[in-house]
Amino acid sequence: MTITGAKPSGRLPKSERRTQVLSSALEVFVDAGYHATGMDDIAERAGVSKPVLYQHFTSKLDLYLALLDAGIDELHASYAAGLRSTSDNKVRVQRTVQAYFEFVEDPQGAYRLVFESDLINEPAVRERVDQADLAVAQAIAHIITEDTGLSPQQALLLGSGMLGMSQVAARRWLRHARTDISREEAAELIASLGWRGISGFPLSHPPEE
Amino acid sequence: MTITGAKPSGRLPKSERRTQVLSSALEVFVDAGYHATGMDDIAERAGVSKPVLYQHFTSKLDLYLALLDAGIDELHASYAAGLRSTSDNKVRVQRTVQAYFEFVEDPQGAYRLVFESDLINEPAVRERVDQADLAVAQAIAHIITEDTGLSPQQALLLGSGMLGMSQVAARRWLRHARTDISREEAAELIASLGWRGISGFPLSHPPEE
DNA sequence: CCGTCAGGTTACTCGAGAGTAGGATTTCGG
DNA sequence: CCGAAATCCTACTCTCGAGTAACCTGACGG
Repeated sequence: MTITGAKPSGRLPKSERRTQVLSSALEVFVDAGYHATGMDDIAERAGVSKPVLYQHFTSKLDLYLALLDAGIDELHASYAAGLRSTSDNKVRVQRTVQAYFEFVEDPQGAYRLVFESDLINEPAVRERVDQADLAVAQAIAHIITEDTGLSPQQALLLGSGMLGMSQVAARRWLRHARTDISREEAAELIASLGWRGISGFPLSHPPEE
Repeated sequence: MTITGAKPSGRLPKSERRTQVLSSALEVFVDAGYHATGMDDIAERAGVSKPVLYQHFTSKLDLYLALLDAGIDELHASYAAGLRSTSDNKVRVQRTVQAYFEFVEDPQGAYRLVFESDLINEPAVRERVDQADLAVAQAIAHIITEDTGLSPQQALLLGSGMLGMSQVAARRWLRHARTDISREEAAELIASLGWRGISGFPLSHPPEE
């Protein structure tokens, strides 16, 4: 009782406490959003008291941004690995879509901070999310440029379309179709939709009939 | 001066005042989001004083929901007209995508309430947005079902993918590509991506190579 | 044993902002 | 001209929640 460092007890070294606070905060933010959660809620969840939070983070926003960054890094790592792992563009598209589905399925739920943040109007948040989206859209745009004759602007637009497709479909799947369709099948379906769409473009110029 | 009912002056009949308050509120919500705007801001923008707002709406949320509903109705009217106007599924897809681009381009900016609300965690808001998305996804799923051999669940997933594609691409176009690509061209591009994706599916069963 | 310090706590402050009480003023039918 | 109904305003109240001041405590090297 007094010996083992059981989860909800005693003092912790700074770095461990920080990690624990982060994970508690993530839980709360994930299921209530930024505005509806108070620092008190986070403190309570962490089994600690409010000033402790401020020993690790200068403000509520600061704490939130740390989690947002971690979430974005997670997503990036995942899709970047997929892109590096092959040079077959079709497979690359599949892996990118997979990455979104996997990210969304992560039980920690960090995707909610990245895709459904209720703090989008905070410049610091918008900037990060925009930047993250842009990076993915550009990656896809690059693939598109290799396989079609579209201009960079057009390719980027399509890239962001693909991104939106993956993001929204992954979220719908998570909430409404997870029992009917396996993650792999769902991702494969969406990837096909996208890949067929891309490869249908001629090697120069816009569509016409 | 004292005669003409110039915009920023005098008393108004209830119904006109209501409309005016709505439009002022929309302006403010659109460029600051729900949380960052105070009832005082809205009152000021409307050239009126806070209690007046409460003569027309029971709460800030009530006011916001009225605007959200109007926005959703606008979007619905637009894409529904497109669907009714033809039975050619390819054209239907084009018109649906067009509807998103037009909606996003509306200078009033109501799309921000529907696509980028910072009040998503309020159940009343989430419910409406989810419902709106579902309606569109189902409309597209219906088209998909006619043109492929996919199951209803699969079609709905693809439908939400198409929706996400249109939504996200339209937003990127508005903010970053509007000067390079015309609205029509952008929508056409995205519609092609989607339509080629759809029509690439065989008339029964999932993809393989 | 004792100083000291990292780690923690209780109990505040203080500003912001939603919503309201109560009193003015305008307008208009009679 | 007059009263009463509609419209609007000034000036609050009250809650909620971020951030803080000031104090406590257990551990550990000397």
